Amino acid sequence: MITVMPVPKGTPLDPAHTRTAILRTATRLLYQRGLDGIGVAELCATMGVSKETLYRHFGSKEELARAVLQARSDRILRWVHDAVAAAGDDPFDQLAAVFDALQRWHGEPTFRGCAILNAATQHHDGPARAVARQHLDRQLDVLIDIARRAAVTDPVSTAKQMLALRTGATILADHHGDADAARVAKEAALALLRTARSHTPRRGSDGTASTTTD
Amino acid sequence: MITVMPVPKGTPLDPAHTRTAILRTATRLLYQRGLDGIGVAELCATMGVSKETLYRHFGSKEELARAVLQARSDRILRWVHDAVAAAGDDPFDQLAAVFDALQRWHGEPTFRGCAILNAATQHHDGPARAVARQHLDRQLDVLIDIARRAAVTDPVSTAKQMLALRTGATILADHHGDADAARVAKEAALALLRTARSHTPRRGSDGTASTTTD
DNA sequence: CTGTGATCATACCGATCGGTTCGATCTTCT
DNA sequence: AGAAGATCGAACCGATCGGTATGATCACAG
Repeated sequence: MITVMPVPKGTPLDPAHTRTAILRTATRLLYQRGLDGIGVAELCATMGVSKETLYRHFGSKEELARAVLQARSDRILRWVHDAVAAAGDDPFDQLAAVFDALQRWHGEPTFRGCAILNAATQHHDGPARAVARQHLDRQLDVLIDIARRAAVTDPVSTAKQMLALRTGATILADHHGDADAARVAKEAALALLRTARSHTPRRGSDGTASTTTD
Repeated sequence: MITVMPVPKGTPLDPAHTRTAILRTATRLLYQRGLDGIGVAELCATMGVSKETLYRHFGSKEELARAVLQARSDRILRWVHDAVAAAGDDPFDQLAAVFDALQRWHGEPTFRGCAILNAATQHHDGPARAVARQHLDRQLDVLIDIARRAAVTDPVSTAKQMLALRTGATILADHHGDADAARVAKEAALALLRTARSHTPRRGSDGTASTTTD
């Protein structure tokens, strides 16, 4: 309603500006309403763009959604990296920072779960699934790095546990209305990282990672 | 394919039999294809039932889905109760049994994630959301009971951590293709239950009081 | 035997969807 | 000035959707 007036009929403006403007609005609406919850017509009307323009920049609604999710995954990765970097060198502080950021996100009024996993769930086949897989892979890498520098026995397994806690907390915050999910998950993750160092129930430790700080 | 012949035109058969037959087929198809992935027409064709019959037993597709999900939640609750009961009296064995059952489920070729959470994600508003909330509540109760009998300091928080691990493992098994998710989650849950007993509420590190009896 | 009601197959309805096309308009480059 | 191209608004398309209506068929209770 408050949108169009500065662009009356034909306005090339910036070649890339239109694309990013479309992406920004699509990111918000596809997240709030779901992939099938909003049609291309309403999408275009809200962003003040004609269908033809949208279909020239992105070939289809699916491709638009894919681009939106990929950009979101990139942004989240940057976000987590920054939060980790800002937490100093201690892997425990870094892990706490990841879950603190999670809790802050869960508290936002527009929170509706993870957009990427939601999309992959809505269209169980299709582009969103691949984006989700890559997204989880990259988030796991961050946690593996933290676990490795905490000198745990099995960094990959420990990181998987922390990723399960992180993902589960987001699900619980969304579908269970549990605002504390990230906080209790943080305590669990820290406890796991603590016990995974000394406690060694399994053999075959690779001895490589060790003795950085502490 | 193997459609029916024993029911040519009009056949009351059993009043409740038709309803449960519809529920059984709808459970399978709505799970495999998603709520919006299959239409009422194909649904009826597959189950060998006319639209009119379906709409007399269930007033709408949404109500059908709600009934399907409610029945599934009940069945899962029974299933988990049985697994716990069969594991004896030790809460650690009971917790392990829950995650072992989870891992067996993840290994099934038809596994597509949790049908209830999937549905609640697909239609973020609507009946599925309420079913999901109740479902998580009841699953949490099971874990609270286990944590309580393990004499942990804060059974509710510990149970929430285990529920996050359980839910997150299912997400990872589905979207990350991680067949071991339930196994590593089980070890994390057992470790948490172990450390949550002796470990008294932490001093200093986090000022926020617990009081999480929600 | 007769009526009641469950069922089937099919056709139909209005709405919505993703996507295309068209003519007009405006900017920018040559 | 003129060509090129981006954009708009709106009409249009075929398909699909959830849901309803119809008329005939069968089982079963009275």
